[in-house]
Amino acid sequence: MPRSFLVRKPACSRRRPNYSELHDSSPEFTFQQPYDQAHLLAAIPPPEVLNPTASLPTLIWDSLLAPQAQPIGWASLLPQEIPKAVELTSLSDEDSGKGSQPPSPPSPAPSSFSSTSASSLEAEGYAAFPGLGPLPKQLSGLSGAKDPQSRKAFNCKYCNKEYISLGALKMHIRSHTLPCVCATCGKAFSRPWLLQGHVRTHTGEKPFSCSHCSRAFADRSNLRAHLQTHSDVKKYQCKTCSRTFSRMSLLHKHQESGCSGGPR
DNA sequence: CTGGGGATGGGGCCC
DNA sequence: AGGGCCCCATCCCCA
Repeated sequence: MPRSFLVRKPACSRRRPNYSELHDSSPEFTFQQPYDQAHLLAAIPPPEVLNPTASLPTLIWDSLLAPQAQPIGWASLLPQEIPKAVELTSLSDEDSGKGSQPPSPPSPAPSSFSSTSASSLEAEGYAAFPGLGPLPKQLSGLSGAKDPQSRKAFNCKYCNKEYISLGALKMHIRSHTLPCVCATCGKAFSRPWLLQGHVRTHTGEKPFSCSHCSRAFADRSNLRAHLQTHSDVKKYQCKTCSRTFSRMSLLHKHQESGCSGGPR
């Protein structure tokens, strides 16, 4: 698997959306419950009301987000020059409804990653937790975990990656064990909301609609990428020819294919 | 070759 | 502390 997001990134000043606002909004989209539930295994939470007022983040991009690319300096534009961006941030789609708490199923979740607390895991269930490597020292003496000097990495026994916290390791291990299985096609996923997104490929549900055209998307990220196609100013710019692209991948392809050098 | 949609994975943050 | 959700990133495929 080429993806390598497993290693903690350097400190990144991520924007923080106001989640509380998102959760307070009134429902507009809903999952098709009967169908979804039929496709979700017990571990998967039921459909949830989607949140219509959640807004897209500002399209002013921090260059840190795209170190190789050159995000256009939106911030340098006058406010009246970016009505499009403002408009794009006020879509009425939003919120995937990616998961919520299951309606307290009578039987415990099939996953071995249920709400077992770390503390109970640590002492007793650690060895039984699939994927966990050798018991870290601080688990045999929990007080040591608070001492930075004695901090020990938690290793994944599947790929030997190191994590500084048990929680991070447990989450990572899900990518090996894939406890969330699609009842329709059997495809397995590491997290319930990934499965829910996948289920939409079966249902055809596309709760994220573009306010500029009639297109709808099953995934919020894909809508966000699509919105770039409506934007006059693309986020990623080739340093050589100044041409802009809506996606970093497009910029990369452009560069890999050999930038002609001149503005286009 | 380019542009774009579809699908998916992972870390981070908030509750 | 853990779950849920968010955003970002990336690959694949097609027009």
